[in-house]
Amino acid sequence: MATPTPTTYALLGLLAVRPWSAYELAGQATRSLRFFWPRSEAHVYAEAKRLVSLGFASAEAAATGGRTRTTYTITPDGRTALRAWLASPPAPPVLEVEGLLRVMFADQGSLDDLIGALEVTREAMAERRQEGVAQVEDYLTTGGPFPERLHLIALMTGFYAAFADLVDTWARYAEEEAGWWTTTEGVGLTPELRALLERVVAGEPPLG
Amino acid sequence: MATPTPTTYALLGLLAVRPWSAYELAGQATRSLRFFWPRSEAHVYAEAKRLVSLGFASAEAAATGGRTRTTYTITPDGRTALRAWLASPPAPPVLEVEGLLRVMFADQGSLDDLIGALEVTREAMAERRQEGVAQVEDYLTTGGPFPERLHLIALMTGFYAAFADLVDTWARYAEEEAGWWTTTEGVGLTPELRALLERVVAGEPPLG
DNA sequence: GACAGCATGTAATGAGTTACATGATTAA
DNA sequence: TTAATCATGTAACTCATTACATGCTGTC
Repeated sequence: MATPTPTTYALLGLLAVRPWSAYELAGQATRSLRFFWPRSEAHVYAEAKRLVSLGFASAEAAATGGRTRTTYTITPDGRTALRAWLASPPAPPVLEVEGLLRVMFADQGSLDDLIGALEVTREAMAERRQEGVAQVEDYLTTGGPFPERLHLIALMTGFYAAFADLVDTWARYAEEEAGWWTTTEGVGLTPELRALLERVVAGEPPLG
Repeated sequence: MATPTPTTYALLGLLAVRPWSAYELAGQATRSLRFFWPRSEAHVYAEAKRLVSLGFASAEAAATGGRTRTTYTITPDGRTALRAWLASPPAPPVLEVEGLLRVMFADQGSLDDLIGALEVTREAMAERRQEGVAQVEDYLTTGGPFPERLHLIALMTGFYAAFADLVDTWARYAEEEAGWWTTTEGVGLTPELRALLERVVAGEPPLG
């Protein structure tokens, strides 16, 4: 028997706003959830079917020529399930930073490799931040498809932008320290790193 | 044929420091990588075998009674592979925040649910931050097992603590706004949210 | 009528998890 | 000698991905 996952509810949440075709659902999930709940397009198609098998959505198949276009609509059971999920405790945030992994093992590679890895990480985040900003700007100028949800979008984008800024700050910091720790034998802490640690322990903002 | 993943290299990086038994490897992965590369204990055991099948590590099985204890050691091929990986570009950071998902669909649930979800998220992060701090304090007072890697640990903990602080700040912000947006019809943006958006667009730090 | 791109999936595979099993070691 | 806990996995399963297939639609 199928069991719902957070991804199930992520899509159910979209269906609560309005019915979507499978294609639209995949597109909307990408546009509005990708930053903090990234899933592949193919998976959205599969998960939509699961929503039906769970009784959370109904599928209306309209034949467009030899091809069928399926439109998904949330059911009363689906609304109930969504509300129940919203009342349950969420899992803690999950973070995966490959760039940080590179830093942890930096002593096994070259300084250039490390700088390069940090740059790639920074640039990838900056690009994504820019995508988020573009979306928000669109809303502010042309209104966008769901103006009544702008406050939620603002909060989401604000968080993501702040995260991107954090990655940026941290990577610059690491790059500066990198030159020192890969050229010095015996190691120890720079005054900057020691100060960082003290701020961490004191519960203060460690960076910037 | 087996293909390496970032997780493969995460463990290989640990083996580059010194040989470990499977159990120690699992423990060390948990202690030092969990915050930004979380993997289950069972998976570490499986991945260790893969390192061997890839030729990146050798396994020495010592019989302790009826039970064998396997010790893994990095091979020259393994060191080469690790260096090659360090020279390759990393994937962008991945973020999964279920609490943010709750915020996005908050209009389908109650205000209490939302506040509760944000609290749980904040508390879970605060606890983890505290674990990181405890580790670092241990290093500062008693030295710890790898004092020569303290600068790397500092950088890692600093990042994670900053992330935890960010989640905290954002969640408080969201909680304050929550009362407003769930009680007001028609919506629109509060002056605070509008200012947030403007900072995002301007490329400034959006929060605090 | 061909070619690009929109629309809608299926198939194969794999990374990772949870739950469990079982031997060894220590403390009571 | 029981119980806890340390140590080492295996089995079963599933979430999710990548790669591919195929029909439709406008346009040159």
